[in-house]
Amino acid sequence: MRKPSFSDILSKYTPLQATEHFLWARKEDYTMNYTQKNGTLVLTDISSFSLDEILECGQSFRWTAIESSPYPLSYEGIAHGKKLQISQEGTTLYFHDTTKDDFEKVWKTYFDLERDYSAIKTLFRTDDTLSKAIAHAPGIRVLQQEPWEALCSFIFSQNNNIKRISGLVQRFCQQFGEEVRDGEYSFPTPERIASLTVEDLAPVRAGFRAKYIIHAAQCVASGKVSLSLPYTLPLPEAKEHLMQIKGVGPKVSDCVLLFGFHRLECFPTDVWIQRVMSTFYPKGLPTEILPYAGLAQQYLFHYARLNPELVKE
DNA sequence: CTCCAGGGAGCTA
DNA sequence: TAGCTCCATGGA
Repeated sequence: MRKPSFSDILSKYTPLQATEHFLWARKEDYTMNYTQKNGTLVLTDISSFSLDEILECGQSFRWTAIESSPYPLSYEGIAHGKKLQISQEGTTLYFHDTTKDDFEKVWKTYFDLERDYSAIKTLFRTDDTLSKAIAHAPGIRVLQQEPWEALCSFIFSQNNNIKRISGLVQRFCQQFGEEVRDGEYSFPTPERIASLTVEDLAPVRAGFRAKYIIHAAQCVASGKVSLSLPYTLPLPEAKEHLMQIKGVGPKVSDCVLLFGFHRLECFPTDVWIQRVMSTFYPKGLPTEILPYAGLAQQYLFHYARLNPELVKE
């Protein structure tokens, strides 16, 4: 029997019920076909996926575009201690010099390839504002980064801009990470950073954020803050748990939960999202959106940034 | 020169 | 609880 599409589900249930069906169903029959040519792993028919939107939207700060690539979109970066060059042409993805094992264990999850974003967008389009927002960046996905990296990245992010955050993270890795390959460094471990002083961190030029990074490392290294519990704790408790760290407030905590622990129900609220909410959702987001509020946040954030005249101050 | 950048700590009332 | 200032750095 054919599995019902999300639209079928939506026609029979309330949106919230449909979302729950969808959440339950997503692992059922979503298969991926890939081939390998000369060490390059090729993945076809990937929809709702745009490398530039995913890697430059301010959720990760370690990917750089390769301008000289023959592909329309090409990036290189390191995640989970592994270096990757990835390219995209239309709905085809190219993972260069990638083994099947690395793809299955790291990249398939990192790029959230098992989730059916098209189905989620069908649900989101029942809302008028989200429908417009999606049109501005339909290829956004939420990466599954490492919690510790996300924690540091978003401590660096406070009162800062994306370009400078990228610079801070890059210098942080060069100074204190392990060299994976010539000129490429892994993300520094909490243990390494925990033993440093703010003077040691001076080359990173993180300013007042240096002391927060060290405190975060000490909390993690000592076990005071767990990087496992937030995967499963109820959201408010997970948020409070991370906010034990100096420099981690409500916004940073939400970002770490969303981008590091892949808690997709988490909804980081900054000034832009505040404007979106007061303009379009004075009574809050529609209930059926809430299980994926974090993804909705990504669409809405970029919608507001690209169209500042549409939202109230 | 001033202003601001995907905030948060520390203080005040 | 809400409101305020300061916090390093660097680009516009």
